[in-house]
Amino acid sequence: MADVARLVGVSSQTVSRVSNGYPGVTEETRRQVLAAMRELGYRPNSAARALKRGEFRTIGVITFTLSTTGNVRTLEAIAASAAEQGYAVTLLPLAVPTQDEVKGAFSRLGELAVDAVIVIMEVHLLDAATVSLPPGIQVVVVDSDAGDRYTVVDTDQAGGARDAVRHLLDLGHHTVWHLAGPEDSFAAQRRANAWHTTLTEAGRVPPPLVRGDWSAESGYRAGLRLAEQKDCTAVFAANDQMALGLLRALHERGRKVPAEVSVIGFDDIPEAGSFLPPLTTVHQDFAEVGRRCVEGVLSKIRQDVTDAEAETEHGTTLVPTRLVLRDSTAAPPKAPPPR
Amino acid sequence: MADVARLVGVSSQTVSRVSNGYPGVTEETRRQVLAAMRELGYRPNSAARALKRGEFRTIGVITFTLSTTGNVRTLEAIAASAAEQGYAVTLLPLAVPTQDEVKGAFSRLGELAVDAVIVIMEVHLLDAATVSLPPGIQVVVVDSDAGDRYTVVDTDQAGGARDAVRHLLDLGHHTVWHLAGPEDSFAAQRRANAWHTTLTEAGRVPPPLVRGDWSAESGYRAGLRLAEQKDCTAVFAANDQMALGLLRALHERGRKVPAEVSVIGFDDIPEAGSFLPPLTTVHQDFAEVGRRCVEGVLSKIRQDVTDAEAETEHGTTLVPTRLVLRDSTAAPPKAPPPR
DNA sequence: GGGCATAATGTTTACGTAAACATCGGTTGG
DNA sequence: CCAACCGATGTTTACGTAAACATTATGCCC
Repeated sequence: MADVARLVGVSSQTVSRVSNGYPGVTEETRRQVLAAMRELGYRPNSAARALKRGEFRTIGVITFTLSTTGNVRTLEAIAASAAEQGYAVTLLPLAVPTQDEVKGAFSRLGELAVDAVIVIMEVHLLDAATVSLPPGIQVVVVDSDAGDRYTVVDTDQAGGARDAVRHLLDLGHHTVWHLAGPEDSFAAQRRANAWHTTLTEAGRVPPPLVRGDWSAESGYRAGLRLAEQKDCTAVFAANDQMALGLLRALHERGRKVPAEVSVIGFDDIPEAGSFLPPLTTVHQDFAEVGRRCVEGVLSKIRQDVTDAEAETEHGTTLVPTRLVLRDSTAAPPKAPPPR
Repeated sequence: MADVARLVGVSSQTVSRVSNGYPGVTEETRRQVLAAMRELGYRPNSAARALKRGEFRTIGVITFTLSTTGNVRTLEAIAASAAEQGYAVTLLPLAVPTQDEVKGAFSRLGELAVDAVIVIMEVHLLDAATVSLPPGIQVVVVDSDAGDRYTVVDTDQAGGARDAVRHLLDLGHHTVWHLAGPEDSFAAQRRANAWHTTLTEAGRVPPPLVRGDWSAESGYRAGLRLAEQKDCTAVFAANDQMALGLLRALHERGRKVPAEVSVIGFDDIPEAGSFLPPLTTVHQDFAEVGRRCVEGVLSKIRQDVTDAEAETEHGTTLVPTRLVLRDSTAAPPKAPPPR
């Protein structure tokens, strides 16, 4: 910066002003400074900037795994939104999803160059641990019901599940089985609850819940068992991968989809339309979730600047889902068996 | 830091020494300082650290999309390796894969808090653009053949493709069709070349190349065409998603896999084992690719520190693949049709 | 016992930037 | 015509840390 100033014959403060687009600089001077910056290849030093400004313009994203579609798509959307706002995104991966790890990550956060954090993870892990967030770091959580303690943004899990179950009931199915995700996932829990509620409200008896772990393989194993249930004509899988495994198991056991059994998924991964048969599923708007996360976190930062100690209001933002009809659901083969 | 020093009654320099684990501090003093740091909730300010030290301990990752398995898995591995080395990872997503975007990203790099960059992208985009990297920022590229200009780490695309083709030939197929990825992907190009070479070397005539765009949907479209080719008994798809679409198309057209047509994929995505039928594919070791990237970039940084102007030696590191045999490949139905 | 390493700690300074305040020349209104 | 004012620019200072150098105390050797 000093070099640029010297070359033009102005003070470094003027260079700073140009560099930050402040007013109060002659057009002529500005042009000269910009030219000098180009000539000397000047780049502002972000460390010094951060030090001076007290902010990094960076959002940290804590997540356990990038192997689930949802996390990745959300992350991608977050990165895009953040970039739009002039913020960078730093990844804070956790080796294992234990409370200790989460705790460690949160305490490391203090020394990390981050203004805010978005946690893509069920907060269970946060709860028990005596996690104290470094002050001044704002948080938004995805996949949680902790709307009273944190700001939460999430897909409307319940709404999506309800739509899925209703769709199957509307087709004439007597009841709907559910292939749920792992117990420690809040999203899985929420989908399962909504499934149960929707059935009950419709006066149907929910069959026993079958549990998977999100993986296609677990869906396959569950599917082998479900194929034996001759009264099972409709299954709502908590994600598309498990639905994929389910389809494979049903196919192996000679149960036609959708003629004999209807299957519906959740997520609408890009491949869902290429399954055998193309999968009817609940589309999640990850892009919107990401956008809202960034929005939430940035508004908190800005608010924090203005009214210093105002207790930020928490709450939950739900992003609606959309049912995507393909070929894996149809009316049941015959009158449902008597109870 | 000053507060901590005051509380203990030492100078801030001593606190700094404790904070950085330097020797020359009495055990007693160290204990007191650590206690004071805990009490006051002291966290070193990373901006000031970065400013003083001249490094951010952060690696930037430039990638166009997180929608391909490979990119995501590589990114995940990079983040993990980096964390192990005490480095953070900052994501630099590109809105669109144009040269202008890439150029923009690279120039922004200069003001970004990043010591090195890993580019997960075909370098074509870099080539034509008069991209000048900010000096002092080291680069490692994935998915490229620019080993002479950049340090490149990649999966052994050619080796994997060769193994895939040989496997099919060994099963007795007369020749192997290829469903390639998009032209602008170096990985796709490399796999296609190896496919062609392997066939030619085996004295076989390569059928016309069919092109997709990595998506399952494009695989499906290609599959509809391939299903018409009655002499097509074996297809090597350049990735698993396209293989998935291919399977669906073949199934719809009544072509049994693997009885009539063998299909092999590339990547070994987690779902591959749950396809119908479970997909034989070429496994990529993304974790290793990520690890090598970080290794490469960090060794450059360290080298750069020691011998200032030494021209870093470029080169290409190839990570081997592994053929995973499942149920989508088998011997051809009959003697291959005469040429 | 005096000189002299050595270990422990303190003091000064600089990293690059930008806010706060200071200066200077020119314009405007009474 | 002068004072108040304004816009353009310069000067000083502080952000939090750590390297370099300075100081003090301790003990050891001849």
